[in-house]
Amino acid sequence: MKKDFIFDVIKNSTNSLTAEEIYNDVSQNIDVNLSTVYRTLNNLVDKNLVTKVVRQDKIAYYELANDEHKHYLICDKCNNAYPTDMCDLDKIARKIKRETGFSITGHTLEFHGICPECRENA
Amino acid sequence: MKKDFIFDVIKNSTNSLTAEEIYNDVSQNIDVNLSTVYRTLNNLVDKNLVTKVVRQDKIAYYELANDEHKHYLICDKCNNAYPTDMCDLDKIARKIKRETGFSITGHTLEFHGICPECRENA
DNA sequence: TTAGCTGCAAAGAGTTTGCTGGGAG
DNA sequence: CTCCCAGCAAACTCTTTGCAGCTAA
Repeated sequence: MKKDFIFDVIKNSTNSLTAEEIYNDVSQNIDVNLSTVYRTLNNLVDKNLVTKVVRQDKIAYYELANDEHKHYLICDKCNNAYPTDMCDLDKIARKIKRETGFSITGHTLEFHGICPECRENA
Repeated sequence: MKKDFIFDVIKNSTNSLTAEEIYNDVSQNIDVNLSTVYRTLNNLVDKNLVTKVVRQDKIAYYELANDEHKHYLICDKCNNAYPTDMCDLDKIARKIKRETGFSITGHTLEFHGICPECRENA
């Protein structure tokens, strides 16, 4: 089952990956079609095994759906994403719920800026 | 100049709009091409007059680039976006800068959940 | 056998681009 | 006269879908 190969790539990665990156990675070991990757990914997302987040570049990034709550610092120059676990949003979410009646199920947060390396190279 | 009509629509709107919504709105008054809308929008974004944010639906939303800092509560059912000005992120951004050397230039935040109306209709 | 995986090719949506003609200064 | 603006159609990218064949239980 190719699903296992795809899921393994995600499990073994420390960052979030695009469908294409996963495809390239899996392709080193077995033959697989891009459609299969997308289909499998959607499957895993439906089963809550994998999380999908669309970033400002309009590309979907996939990562293991664990309980760690992290967000990314994305460099506007090199486009690398650096995870951070800083997130104070739970209390904001509670406040929103209290004040608007909106029940928050999740949130997406992206920080943009220039990473130290890119700043040095400038 | 059609740019003025497009910019006016954005200025007169209280929410963020998609290119298509802007196109439809402008079309009620003058003839305009979708490409022109996109081109003008990119132009306005480059000049920092308009802000563009890509949401989880992969669609770009445009709004006036004023200094108000707001984010949206997006209903997973009706997909309506409700602005909120709650945002504690500046101190998080400062902390990130201090601890990682990443210079933050901006951030994107989306809350997802179910709005009160949709909850009632369920 | 039944159900779920796959590959392939085509479609789809949102957005961009090249080319050309037209209007403003 | 220049140059920017606009329209049109085609191209592009990421992703989805239909169909048919295959694989596993």
